[in-house]
Amino acid sequence: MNNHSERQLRAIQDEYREKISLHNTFEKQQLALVAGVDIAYWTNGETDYGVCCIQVLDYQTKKVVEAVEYVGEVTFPYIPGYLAFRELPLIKEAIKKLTSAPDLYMFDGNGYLHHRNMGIATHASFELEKPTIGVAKTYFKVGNVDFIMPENKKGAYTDIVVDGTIYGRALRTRVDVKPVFLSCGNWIDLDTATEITMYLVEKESRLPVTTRYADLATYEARRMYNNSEGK
DNA sequence: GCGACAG
DNA sequence: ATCTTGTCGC
Repeated sequence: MNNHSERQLRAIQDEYREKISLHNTFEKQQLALVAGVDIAYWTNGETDYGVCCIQVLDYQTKKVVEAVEYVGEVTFPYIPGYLAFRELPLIKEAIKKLTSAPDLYMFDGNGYLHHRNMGIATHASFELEKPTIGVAKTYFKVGNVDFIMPENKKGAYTDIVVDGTIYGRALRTRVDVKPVFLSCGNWIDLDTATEITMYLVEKESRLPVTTRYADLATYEARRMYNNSEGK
């Protein structure tokens, strides 16, 4: 990617950035459907493919009420800091297949915890027009700030503060697991995002079940498609 | 120039 | 992300 094209991508991020609002636009009591989004990749010859899986859960029962997937070519490369440009095309196609309308989307990756506050969860909120949360499995360092390891207790967290602003949290979702890196996407506050994330974590994973189920679906889907494409 | 680098 | 999906430990 040359400087010219990078400038254009950054301009899009900067435009969205001004509109970020980390306040709830919904009533917690009315949260009915929460979606988990994930993508898996593979290569066939010279072409990169991806499958986006979305799992929609009933927030009260935590049961899956709808699942969709979309397989397509992936043309945009992975560039740290610009993940949304690679993943959003498939995500938007997958969402077109949904018959339900999730109140909130959870992403595998960061949101506000990003050098321009434009991780995929935040970026996606503007194109999906829904509140979002980002949960990343590994730390994406911003402004040379290291995260402080939270206590080894379920629900323990440390804020990730850059220049006096809280960008996200290192959150210990369970005892004896590595923390996840939680950040707001948009139209939600960090405490609410933390509460929802903790509520959705069960015994099987340190990730919320939304993301976990999407991750599993993605794994199966990739196995299917990759095996049935000759060569 | 070197290293780091969500997924 | 992807090479790996059985195996060890609680």
